[in-house]
Amino acid sequence: MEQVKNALISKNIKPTYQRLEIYKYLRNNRNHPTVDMIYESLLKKIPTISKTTIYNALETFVEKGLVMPIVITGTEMRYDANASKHPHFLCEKCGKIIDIDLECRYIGKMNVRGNIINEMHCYLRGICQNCNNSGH
Amino acid sequence: MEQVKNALISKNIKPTYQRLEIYKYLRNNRNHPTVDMIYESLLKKIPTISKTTIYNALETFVEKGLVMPIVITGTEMRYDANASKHPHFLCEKCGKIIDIDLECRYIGKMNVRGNIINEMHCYLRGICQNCNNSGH
DNA sequence: GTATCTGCAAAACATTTGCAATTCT
DNA sequence: AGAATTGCAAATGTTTTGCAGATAC
Repeated sequence: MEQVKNALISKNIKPTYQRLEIYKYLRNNRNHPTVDMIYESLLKKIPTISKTTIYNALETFVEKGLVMPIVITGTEMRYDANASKHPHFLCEKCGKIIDIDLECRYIGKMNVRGNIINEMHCYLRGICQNCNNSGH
Repeated sequence: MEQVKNALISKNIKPTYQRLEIYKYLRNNRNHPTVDMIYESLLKKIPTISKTTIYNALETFVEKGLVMPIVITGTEMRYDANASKHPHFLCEKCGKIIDIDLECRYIGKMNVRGNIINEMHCYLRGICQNCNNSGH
């Protein structure tokens, strides 16, 4: 509880009620939610919350490095309370996105033909453990 | 010319006039275009073409494995006539997306805690050679 | 002639913007 | 009071859908 509040304060983000609830959702639901998923869930607790507020809060969180935006499906953004670099895994069957414990590397240098590489993003596709087991 | 047509036929895609032009555009412009970029360019040659047709054609191309959809920005899809796996580089300054000659690997196995990995996608971010040179 | 493909118009989503009301200090 | 935040309503941008007419085999 206090931990969540301090996480915001330590990143210089004013801990308003809405921001705390949004961040708490992200910490408790490690499902890389869309804005809509967050919205639908918070509506139960905060019936007056608006999507604009969620967009605003997430923008702030990303700017301050508290939250990592992730792009996999192409049509919608997803967000991860784990802001450190790590790869994601998309299940091609159920569409779920999970964290995966792998190290991704590129073989080469920081400078490729004059292009300076700052960071690498990677995600993996396949069949998740759950879908794989229910398949037989 | 015939090559373009045969590329479609060999993937079991009927080579209509519009599809040929869309695929030709992708072959000639290796800039990972958006639907809108393809549309605006083809309008000059085919004033009656519609975005729906471009969406339809690209969907077919992707299904048949002729074209690779790429997801980097999160707001729009981009397409690449090179359907073989290779990483992309996004310039954080000019927004250009280019192919980059690097090998990406993950350190680990095909099966991570029951999740079966089929493929890996990766992209890199940084400053492109062009922006880097014009900077000083 | 029957399947498929094209393209218009409208709908469906995701996101952004303008702004007035609210909240916090 | 003053600055930041919230949330409504409208606008924007991308993609999807329904469907009638055109095209191809």
